[in-house]
Amino acid sequence: MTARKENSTYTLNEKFITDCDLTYAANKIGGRWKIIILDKLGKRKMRFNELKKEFPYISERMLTLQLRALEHDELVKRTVYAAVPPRVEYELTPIALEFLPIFCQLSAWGKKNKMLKNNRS
Amino acid sequence: MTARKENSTYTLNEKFITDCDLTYAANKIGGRWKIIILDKLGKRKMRFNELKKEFPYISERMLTLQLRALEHDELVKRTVYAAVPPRVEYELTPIALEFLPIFCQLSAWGKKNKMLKNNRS
DNA sequence: TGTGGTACAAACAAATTTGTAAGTAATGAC
DNA sequence: GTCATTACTTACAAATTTGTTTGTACCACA
Repeated sequence: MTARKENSTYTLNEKFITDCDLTYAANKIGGRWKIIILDKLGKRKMRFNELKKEFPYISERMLTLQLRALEHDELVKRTVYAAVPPRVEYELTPIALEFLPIFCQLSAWGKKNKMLKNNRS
Repeated sequence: MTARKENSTYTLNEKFITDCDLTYAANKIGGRWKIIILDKLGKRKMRFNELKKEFPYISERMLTLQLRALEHDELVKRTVYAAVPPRVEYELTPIALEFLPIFCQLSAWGKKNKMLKNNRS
């Protein structure tokens, strides 16, 4: 299972990080894609290929990995419809919905400070 | 320098990510350490070694890198006092202060959902 | 002369994250 | 019988992030 982690500082730091409420939460939505996937799914449930189109250059592998991780953390619910061709829908769970107002504020910060930065250049 | 990036998908995705207000903001506080460093500095200004003590296993290199990145993004202000031994203080900038309420909410989410998870095991 | 403290920097190495390319299964359209 | 479609999986490789170790400048103090 690739369980190669020992008691390295890397792992000790990881523990420290997930002990803290703030970084525990931050880790759930960290990485390049998770936050924006959750944000899209906050608007409506979507199929795999719909999501893929939202992110023009994402690889299928990345999308799958991120969705799996989010599913594992119970932030998205995956529903498979037995059909051909296959049809799978992703939607947010209740605990993921609680992130949405936070995303709004982050987005507002981003908008404001990106503007400020551009006006100085 | 190390400007080795081309027009790979990696870079295209990066552009896509920093175009979005939400992920632009998220990137500023992404990674293992930034968010928690900002959170600590939100309470009071601190010296390098004070910060180091807050994170028992962080390497000095990591702390330096993160502080430099935060300084570059104008989220922390670095003040050097010409003294021997050297004395450097770090504090949040106004735009970083605006993150603090968001951190509170994230932290609340973390606290709540970490509990839920533990109660199921 | 030697040690200690502060805030790093540089060279190197390990670990993780992200991306590439190809392939799969089932079925229905042509 | 070939091709297209959907939602992936697998093996591999590139890029980035994180950590280890050693070293530095400055001066005080013993």
